[in-house]
Amino acid sequence: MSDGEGPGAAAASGGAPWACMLLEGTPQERLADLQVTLATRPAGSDLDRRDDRGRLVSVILDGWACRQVSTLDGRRQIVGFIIGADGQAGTWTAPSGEREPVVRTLTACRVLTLRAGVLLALAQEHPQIGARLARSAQIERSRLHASLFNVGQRKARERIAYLLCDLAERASAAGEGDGGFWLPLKQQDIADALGMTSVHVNRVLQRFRAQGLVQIRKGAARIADRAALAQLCDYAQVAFDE
Amino acid sequence: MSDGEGPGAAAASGGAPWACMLLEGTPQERLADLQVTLATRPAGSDLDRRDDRGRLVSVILDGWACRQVSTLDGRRQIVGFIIGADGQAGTWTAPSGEREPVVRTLTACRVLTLRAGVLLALAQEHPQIGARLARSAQIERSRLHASLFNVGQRKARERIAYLLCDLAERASAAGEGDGGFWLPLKQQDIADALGMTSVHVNRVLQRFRAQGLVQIRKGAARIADRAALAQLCDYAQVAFDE
DNA sequence: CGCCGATTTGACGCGACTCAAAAGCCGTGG
DNA sequence: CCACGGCTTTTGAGTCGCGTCAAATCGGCG
Repeated sequence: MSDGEGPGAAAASGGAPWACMLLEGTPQERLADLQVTLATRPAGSDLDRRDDRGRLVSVILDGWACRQVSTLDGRRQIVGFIIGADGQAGTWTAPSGEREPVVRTLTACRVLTLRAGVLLALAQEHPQIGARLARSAQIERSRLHASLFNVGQRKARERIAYLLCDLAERASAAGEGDGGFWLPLKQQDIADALGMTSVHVNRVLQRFRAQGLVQIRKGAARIADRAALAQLCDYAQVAFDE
Repeated sequence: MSDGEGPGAAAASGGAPWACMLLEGTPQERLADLQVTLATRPAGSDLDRRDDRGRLVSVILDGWACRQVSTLDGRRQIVGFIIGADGQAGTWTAPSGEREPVVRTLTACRVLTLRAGVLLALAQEHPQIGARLARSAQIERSRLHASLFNVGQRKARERIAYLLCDLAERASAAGEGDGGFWLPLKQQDIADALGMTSVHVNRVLQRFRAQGLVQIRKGAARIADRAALAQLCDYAQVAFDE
């Protein structure tokens, strides 16, 4: 989203989740000992951030999820998408009583859960893991800045174009290489991520299709005219400096 | 912004900047040795993030500043305000080539600058400093989430109300205790932080004044009817959980 | 087949942007 | 002391993007 080096670089940096390092670098019996759990959650479920014994950290191994903040009156803001196998963790917990957005699965997800304390210990044991965590935090912060710019400064059409470019880059880095990729979002999700109505998202997407910019059907998408889409929103053109 | 415990808690947690810990805990000659610099920057200047010798980290000791992302066509998004003496650092640097928002002063600021490497070393030497840095990062992330929600989900009037509540809480925690506080923002700054036009900011503020909610004049503000303002935007009512 | 959620489509209205110009507020210099 | 640019804040009029409300169509799925 913010490192504009293209799919290749993204694949190199984010492709192999640090969770794999953890799984491979640690003997099986040790994992059981540490109470590391691997489960499959259905779409639309919220990941727990703590259980009776303390804080938990989750890692999405595959599938899509999002972080979201919502209010009682039904408003929902998605503050970030999590694409399995891109190395991001779920809760990456706050030490004090900070209120955190919920992580909600958008598709079925294989998710690894471990205790916050255990993760800390592992991070100290394997400095690479710690580094990965730090880097994940950086990337996420960068994405937040980009999202805020997107929602605050661009208008509907540009916002969607940007989101599509961004997701395309991330998703295709973690998957197939042709222009097409796996996009399991409802229009309502896109709307909630971009601060607009699903009705309006629909209309914009329709226009994009009519113009031959994208093809979206049933959870899969394909950027037909990437250049045009990127140009529409100045993708990777944001001057973060000055 | 996100820890809804009121001014008291904010004062306790963020009031004493970790930079003071650094300044007090380290002998003078050592500081010089580490190339720690203390300078006063005028309003409207961007803080350097690196010099010829490497990455820099800045700490705003007093005054106001903001982090902003801007494009060549003049659009600007303020992604966060920095209020001197609330313990936040300036650049809090990214390890890799991530593009970062600029920190720009909004008033004259006393700013402490040190090398990223030196800060790292200090953090290891004084674990309290490391903890403070981690906590700062957390708070900032939390604020980003809240801002994204604010810009994405609320409408103009609510956005401004929220921003005012938030800034009032932060600013008065670091300053005077009566309802009034130091608010050196141009309407254009507020607009750029909230993703709206300065014209519209003006109109909304005008309405607020007419309704007796706030008083703003020449860099100083006073929340006249805090309850009403808070209720207008559900301040501290956001259900971060579910 | 019938239900339910997601996508579409249409009509309508308001909020917020745009364009433009006036008015207030300095600091500066004649 | 007042005139003079350069900001910022105000104010007005006109417009359009996007939200709102509502109903129809399209698919899956039991």
